[in-house]
Amino acid sequence: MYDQHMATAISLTKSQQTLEKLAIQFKALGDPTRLALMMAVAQSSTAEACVCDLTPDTGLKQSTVSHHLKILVDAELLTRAQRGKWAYYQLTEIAVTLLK
Amino acid sequence: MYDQHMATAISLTKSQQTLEKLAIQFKALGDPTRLALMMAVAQSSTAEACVCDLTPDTGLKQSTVSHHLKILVDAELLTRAQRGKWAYYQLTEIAVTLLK
DNA sequence: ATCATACATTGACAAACTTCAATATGAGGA
DNA sequence: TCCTCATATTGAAGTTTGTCAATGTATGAT
Repeated sequence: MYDQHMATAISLTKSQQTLEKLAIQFKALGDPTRLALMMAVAQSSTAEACVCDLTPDTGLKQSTVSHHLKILVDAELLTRAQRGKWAYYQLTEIAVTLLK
Repeated sequence: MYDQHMATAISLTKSQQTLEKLAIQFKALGDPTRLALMMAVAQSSTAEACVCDLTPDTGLKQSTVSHHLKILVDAELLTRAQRGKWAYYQLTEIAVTLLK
């Protein structure tokens, strides 16, 4: 029992910089709308999605969805790729790890 | 590449209830003070800690630390055990999974 | 060149959050 | 019983966040 706890303690050791970035990522995932957006991107048939695809499900305005997507990109949980008029969002590996 | 994305999509499927609870947990971990508290508990030699142990590191007042600990307990990331005058906090399995 | 479409940005406002001071609760010792 | 110590709760102040309306920007079609 005691040893098990010790092992846990050791494996959770992280640098201060890592913790700050991690807090930002957890915070980004800690909003229901943003978590739903992440899942919608993950579940889309091509594993990427544009704002026009994502907006209807949320019941929110396009500008609000854009705002949330920016927070997720800034947290390095999504990548953004512009193709023509559309912006396609995709999960990063960090995101997949955190959500698995 | 395409198949890899499909596999990812499937594994991230979660129920609505799960998502709401998950958002609460991510939100709880998304505050730098609370994430530091979690790490402090994890790293304490007995893998549990009381408020008096945790407060000095944070630079915050005791009432503030109590408040944060309550949020973490409500999110099922910490358990709370009263022993005498002290309250001992410990990581839940959910917390260990999310932080690993 | 003009227009429509897709998305981003700005400004404003209400709600939620973080923190502290003050106070309450509850347990153990004198 | 009275007092002290550890923790929790309440109330208030300042800050941050989520949302929308309005506007800006950039791309592609006519």
